[in-house]
Amino acid sequence: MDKYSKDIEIKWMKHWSSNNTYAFKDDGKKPIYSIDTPPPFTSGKLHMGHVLSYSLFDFAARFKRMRGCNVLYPQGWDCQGFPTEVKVEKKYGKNLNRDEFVNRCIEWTKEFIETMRSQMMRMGFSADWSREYKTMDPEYHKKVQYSLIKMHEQGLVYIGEHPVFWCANCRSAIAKAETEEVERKTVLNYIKFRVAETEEDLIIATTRPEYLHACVAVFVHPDDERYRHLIGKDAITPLGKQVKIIGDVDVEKDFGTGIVMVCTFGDKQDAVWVYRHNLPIIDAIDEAGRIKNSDKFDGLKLTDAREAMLKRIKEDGKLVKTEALHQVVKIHDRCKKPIELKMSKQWFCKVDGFQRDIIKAAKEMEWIPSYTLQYLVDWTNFVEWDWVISRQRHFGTPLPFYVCSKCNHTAPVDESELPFKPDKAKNRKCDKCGHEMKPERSVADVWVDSSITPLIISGWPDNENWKKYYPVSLRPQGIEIIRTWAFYTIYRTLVLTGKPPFKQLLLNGNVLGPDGKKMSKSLGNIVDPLELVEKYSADAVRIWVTMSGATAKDRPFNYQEMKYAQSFINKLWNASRFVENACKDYDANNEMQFITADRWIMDKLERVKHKVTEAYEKYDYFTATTELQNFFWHDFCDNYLEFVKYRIYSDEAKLKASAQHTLRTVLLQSIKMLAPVAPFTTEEVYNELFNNEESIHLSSWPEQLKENINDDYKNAGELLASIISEIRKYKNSKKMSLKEELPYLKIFVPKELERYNEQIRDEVKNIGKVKDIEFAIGEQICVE
RNA sequence: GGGCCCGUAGUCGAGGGGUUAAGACGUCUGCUUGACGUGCAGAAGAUCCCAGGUUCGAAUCCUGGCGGGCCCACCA
Repeated sequence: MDKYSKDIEIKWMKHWSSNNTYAFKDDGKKPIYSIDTPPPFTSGKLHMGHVLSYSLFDFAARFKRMRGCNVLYPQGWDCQGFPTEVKVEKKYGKNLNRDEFVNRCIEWTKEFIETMRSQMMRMGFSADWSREYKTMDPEYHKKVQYSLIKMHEQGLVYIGEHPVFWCANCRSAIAKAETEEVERKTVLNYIKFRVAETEEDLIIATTRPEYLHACVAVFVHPDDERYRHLIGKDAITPLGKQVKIIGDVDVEKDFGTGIVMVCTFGDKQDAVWVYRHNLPIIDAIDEAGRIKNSDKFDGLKLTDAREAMLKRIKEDGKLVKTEALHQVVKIHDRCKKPIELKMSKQWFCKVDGFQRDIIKAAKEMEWIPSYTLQYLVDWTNFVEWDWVISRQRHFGTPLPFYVCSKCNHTAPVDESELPFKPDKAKNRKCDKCGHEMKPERSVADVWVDSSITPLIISGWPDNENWKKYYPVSLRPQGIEIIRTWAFYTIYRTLVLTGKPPFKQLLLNGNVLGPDGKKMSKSLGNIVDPLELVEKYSADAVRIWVTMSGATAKDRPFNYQEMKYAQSFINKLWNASRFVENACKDYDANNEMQFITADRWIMDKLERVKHKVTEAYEKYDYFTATTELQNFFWHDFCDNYLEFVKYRIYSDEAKLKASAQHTLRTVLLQSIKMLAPVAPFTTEEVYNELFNNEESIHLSSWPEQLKENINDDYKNAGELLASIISEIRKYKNSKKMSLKEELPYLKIFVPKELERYNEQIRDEVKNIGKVKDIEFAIGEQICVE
């Protein structure tokens, strides 16, 4: 073995790839362990979040392989979506037709996938690349469309007219999950209404005067002394319209004047009230966010309409006052523009009504850590609207339906037409009213694509084996997408198969910047994983992942931990070199004489093995690597290696052979236990010292050997280690070099350990480099 | 307003009803020990956020504060 170099990682990366080391083979004998890996959005670059979460389940995959499972570990790509459209539009302009445009998006995405795939391989992720899937593939479209047709058959997919979150900038409906909130300054306008019956003034406060034409009611709190008498009467808006005054407990008495106008729709509370009190709906804006159905303001943008409306009210003397207000508004997470609520004809999945089933299914799975289940339960309990699944975009999975232009009847496309492309489809006749049905041109929300990944990787629906691989063993994912990915997957797979999709969910948090804040360009605290790999090696980065805890917590990136991980790789490497040199003439058939140091380290190894294996089973990689590092670095390297050096350099054959044997045994089992975390270094050591035929990653996990655990071995070994430690301290205090020989030393040993004295006498003399020793009884172990 | 997580040495972080509360980085002192100075041997550094309660005993459990984070709802 030479000096450690990163070329080793490149070498093994290529080797594993060309040998299909990680290909999934179902021999029907071993148990299946399947991982529903998150398909990353094809942004073109791996970030620290990917490195964190993908490392975590790669550890699981490698561990399970060594534990004798057939591991189904495919990698997918979440290709479609708005960001790619934006970039492609920026590069090629807006004049492409739909087909050309989508092709450019596909080309673009393919390139990005190439880059990201090579970065993943560089990280040592052991996916089976022959089972890769892309959500933009025709085959994938086919399955998504098939799933929607099946749900349509059950009456769970329908077209409807509902208030939806609408992004006027993208001209598309969006889901609640795609919204973000920002704080901004706005103006609260106090506007004079009138009570129809009594002519008294009624001051309402609103931030959305541009919606005045869509005002359908005025609300007050039923317990509000000031206004209780008005409930049931009518109000006249400044535009002369007569609307009801209604009492509702959701009105905030203390906000503004305590009177609120309800428009359809100024905000979500309006929508709630409209449905609660069965109020009329006025479709107030068009797709581009311009006013409609008003008297004079049709066609104006909302901001212009606000100006115009305020001017008019002011001229009429109905604007009482204005005040500044801080407000939180919802924006579209992709384009960052404010969201409106709009009546719109969209496709929906019926989610409302399934809450109980979803929660029941979620409770049947194991959530790691367990409190994350609550995130899903909370979110599910809040769901009150169905899921808007249609998007008026291009780069997405086309919805496989026809819609009658007259009666709105919907029909699925024939299964033989899948994958369905609306551009190429002909109109057909409505089997309800006989009019023309047109192919739907909207595409599916990207969560529709990604919410069937457990089915996709199982081979659903055409591969008969799918039931064997479903439900999948593990769903690893970020905690922040429980409300989307986990929620939608549980819902969809439940209605499609009747079974929960996973056995276990492993949640991970995010990597924060070294300053503890969310990584962002503006803060300049972004850590690039590829630079880390360059500087420290992929194995070191992977070890870092284990170091700040395996919980779902967010964790700051920490260069100190990174450095420690790097040192550990170095330690592992050099200890292996030592063992290699020490065992040059090793022969397993030699006669061996095992003594205290050997028995002590073997006992320790066994105890550590137990803890490490248990920790791996629980996905607790922090404990697993911490235990291993402490054992390997401090017990094995700092102590055992030093304890046997005199035997390695001696002529006593039996003592030398036993030392060699023990060195090799401990090293082999240690690198096996480290293999899931540090695949490159351990593969190299395994190949150089133990077996150059087979990969360590296909070898089996060290077996538990209970007979090696023995308290006598442990006590004697610990006494030996403590005495050596005392001798080192003693020499240190005398400013002596440790290898300098002492002529004589008196060693005090507590009475209960006295019986080990003779057993360790020779080792103490040889290891401690003391010519002559004498034992005595003392309260604690010490030397003089 | 609701839910969840968290508050431990200069920094990062394990652990956790009962003797001296891991470990890493940093700091300090020794050691050119033949795998490694990316090393070895030592040392210093913690009122375990605050206040009550339960207990023979709390940093650990409970309650309430204070502080931080994430998610959700609402803000007309």
